[in-house]
Amino acid sequence: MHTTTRPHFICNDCIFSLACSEDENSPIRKSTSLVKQYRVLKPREVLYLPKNKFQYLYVVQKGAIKTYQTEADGHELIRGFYFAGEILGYEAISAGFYPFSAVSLCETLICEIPYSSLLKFLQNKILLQENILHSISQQLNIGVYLASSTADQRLAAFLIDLSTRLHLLNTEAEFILPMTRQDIGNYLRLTAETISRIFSRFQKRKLIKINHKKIKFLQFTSLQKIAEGL
Amino acid sequence: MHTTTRPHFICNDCIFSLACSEDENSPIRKSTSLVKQYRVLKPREVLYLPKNKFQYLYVVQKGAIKTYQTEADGHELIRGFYFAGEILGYEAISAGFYPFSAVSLCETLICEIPYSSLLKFLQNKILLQENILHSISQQLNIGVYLASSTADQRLAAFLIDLSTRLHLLNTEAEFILPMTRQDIGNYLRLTAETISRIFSRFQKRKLIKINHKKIKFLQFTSLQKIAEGL
DNA sequence: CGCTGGATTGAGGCCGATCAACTTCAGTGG
DNA sequence: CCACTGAAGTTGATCGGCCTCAATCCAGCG
Repeated sequence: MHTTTRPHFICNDCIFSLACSEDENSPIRKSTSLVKQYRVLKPREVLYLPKNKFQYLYVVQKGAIKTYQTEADGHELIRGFYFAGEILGYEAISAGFYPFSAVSLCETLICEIPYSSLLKFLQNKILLQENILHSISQQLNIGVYLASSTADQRLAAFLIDLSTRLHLLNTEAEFILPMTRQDIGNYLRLTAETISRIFSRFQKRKLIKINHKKIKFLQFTSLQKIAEGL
Repeated sequence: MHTTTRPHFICNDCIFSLACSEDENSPIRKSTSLVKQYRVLKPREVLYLPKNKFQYLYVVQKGAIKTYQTEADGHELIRGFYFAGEILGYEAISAGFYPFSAVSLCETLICEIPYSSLLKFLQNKILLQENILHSISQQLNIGVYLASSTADQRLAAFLIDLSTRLHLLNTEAEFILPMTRQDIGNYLRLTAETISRIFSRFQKRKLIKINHKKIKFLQFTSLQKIAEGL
């Protein structure tokens, strides 16, 4: 499970860097670092399942992860997508177990943060305390656009949200949708067909260019207006 | 704004009790207690508005509060309801200001927790740290049932959720809906008419007894089945 | 090469929104 | 006390957006 090389591009902004030595070879790191283990996940590899004992928070270093729960009718309800630099697992703190499943969408690299060690480490680290509260607070505001009334609004808002979270160089850059139409639909509470239809409609209106998983914004501001319901 | 009497029924379970002396008359309390101020809100009194500077977390001692944001089209989108013992304001930690409005639904009593004092107080209080993380984590799992597909499912799940959060003595007890049909609709992403119709339908099926704001469960388990989509 | 899962496109149906009329209730002032 | 008022709630008729079901297309891959 260990990787020999350690990625750095995310670490600079990571709230746990205060507890995680930057120097891979430092002897100090081995004893004090919060992050003892990295994991590489192949596409569609399970990170955790519902009712699994909560032990770790995870930081996505590279790749993408979806969390979801399976409804009584077998329908898959997506709770969230997590990309490079984002943290998952907070929902499990209160219950003591993960309330749903987490699966990688593509090859993904993650750091494991043992929660019990983190709690011990937290004492006296007022800055880290603040940063963690800040970070969880952010997650309370995720996906507000799920409440948007029309399907066009929700999908436009989703695309804009994605584009910011995938660290694009600019808003006109082409990027890859790591998830399927079905995943998007399960997240936005729409069907895959509806997602497909709206993509086609957006393309006809020259708002985006889309070809399977490759997507590119042509009129970012128009999309924003749609997202806002104007 | 101060009240002379101090309520106790909530305090025993309050995560901030560690930082909040139980004894109203103790001289210690005045200097060390986190909670310096209580506030009584009349019905429909504003607690905070969007963009207001974030200074306090609030604990509801008695009554009910709704948080909401107003969409571009003027539609009021309800983010959450908060009842006795529940905490609101966490969403503001990351932004530094409250991202939406909070208004009381009926006469309501709240405690103000100054966030900056709380942060200072947190140091070395590992139990309090844990409790707060636990408490925010819970809020990440609120309102999952908003994703339920049908209107009947969402409303049934909402009623069940309400009944647990209002501290009813038993599941057959009659209780008061503190919010309007419109509020419920704005929370569940349905119209007030739809809420009214479903209430009528549930009543015809003898699942509930409802008369304006007074409601009573007649077949709790049937409601649970509806909520689960069975 | 054919297989398989994902994506696209079309036809038809249903659930919840919209619009509108009416009732009930709480609050106010004569 | 009752009349008046406006907000909240109920109920009905109609409409439209999204779902369902189905056929076809396409890319990736053994």
